[in-house]
Amino acid sequence: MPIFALVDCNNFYASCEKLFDPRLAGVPVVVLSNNDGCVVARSAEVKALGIPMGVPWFRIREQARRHGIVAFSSNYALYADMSNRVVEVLAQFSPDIEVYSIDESFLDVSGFEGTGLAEYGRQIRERVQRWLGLTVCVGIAPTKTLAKLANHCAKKNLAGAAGVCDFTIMPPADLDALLTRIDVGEVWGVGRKLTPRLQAMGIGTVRDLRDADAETLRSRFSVVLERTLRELRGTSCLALEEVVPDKQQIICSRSFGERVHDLEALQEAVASYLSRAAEKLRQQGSLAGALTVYIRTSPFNPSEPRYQKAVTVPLPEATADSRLLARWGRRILKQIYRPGFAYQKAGVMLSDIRPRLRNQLSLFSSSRATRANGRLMQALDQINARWGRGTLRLAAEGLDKEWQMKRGHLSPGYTTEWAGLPTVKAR
DNA sequence: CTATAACTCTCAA
DNA sequence: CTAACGTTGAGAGTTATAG
Repeated sequence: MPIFALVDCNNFYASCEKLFDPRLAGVPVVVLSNNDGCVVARSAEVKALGIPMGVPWFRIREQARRHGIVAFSSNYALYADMSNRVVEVLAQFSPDIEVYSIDESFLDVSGFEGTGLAEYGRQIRERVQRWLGLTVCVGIAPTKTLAKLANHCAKKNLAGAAGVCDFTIMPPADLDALLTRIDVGEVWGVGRKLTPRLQAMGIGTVRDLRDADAETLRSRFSVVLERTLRELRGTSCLALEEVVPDKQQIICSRSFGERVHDLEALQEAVASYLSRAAEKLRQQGSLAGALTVYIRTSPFNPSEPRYQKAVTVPLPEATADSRLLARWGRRILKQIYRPGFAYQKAGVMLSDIRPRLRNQLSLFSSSRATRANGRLMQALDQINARWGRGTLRLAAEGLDKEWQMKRGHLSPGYTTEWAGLPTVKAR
């Protein structure tokens, strides 16, 4: 029988930004999505102000100014670096770890019951706090779904959790009472659409869901929800996934900093995104058999003429060559582009992905040429790994990239750039 | 008609 | 000055299509 601990960093992106600037202690901090579009992370002070997750930045800008909120553009290099450090610490507590997202990991802690799992959870919390200055909460339970829920309780300080909540030793009556106080929408897998549908059936709390009729839910909804139900009842249906499988599709898309009108700028963007996507593809040692390119105008502004189009082409031969993919991308974009629109976003998707080894060659392919191209891409990747992404790139990507996303509030690369090292000023 | 492909919907962080 | 609203990936279910 597994026992899962879900360890989740509090306000992760905002906490990372605060970490390197002591003046931000007690200051409300938000982190913005790409293009400085929406609020994607809020410090405790911001949550206390009632600012909702996901709100467009421009809509709260005035309010933010009044409250002295400090905003940061998202700095994924920083967050990924801190995330790796957290995982290193967590790995000391269990050999079985699933890195579920940038700020969450599941640990299998069965076998560590000795001093009590809650105590173990407190040690985890303590060590991450001491070594990295980041606060985590720990939820412990016999299934992943319940561990998620226990983590929620730890965060909200329900049942006197204080950062750690262990369902495995909770008396059933206490657990029932607790689950009665939590909205069904908090359950992992119950989202925006499912919540109101369940509520309409009289299922408003986690306890209602747990005690609902499995057969009815199966027929009215899906096997996914039935699985959730079993997990809530304590039967583990979701295993710890320690090895990350290869991606089946690789997407790269961005909103532009300013609207883009002309084809050539779009071509640069598509070539750039394809370079990035192909790099990811090569990293996992795969080839793509199909390529999608799409462009669209803003879906939000009702006064702008709308247009969106996506086209997928199967490639005659699967490839991971940036130049070949860029050439195909160019052809597709030329085909879907319509002049006279204010484009807001473009994107590419690589699909029909397969391992590079034992790839089926086409009748007319030259394996010698393929190998040479492979070596070229390898050299390109090595140079960019050594000297930084974008050191060597396709001419088609353009030089000025005036379509690039906005990042007006970027913090220094505290842990990733020499120039970003915090300095102490003499006084 | 069946098997599969293609597309849509939902969810998550 | 004004207008301005993220990205990536998976899986299930549904619909379209080919043979």
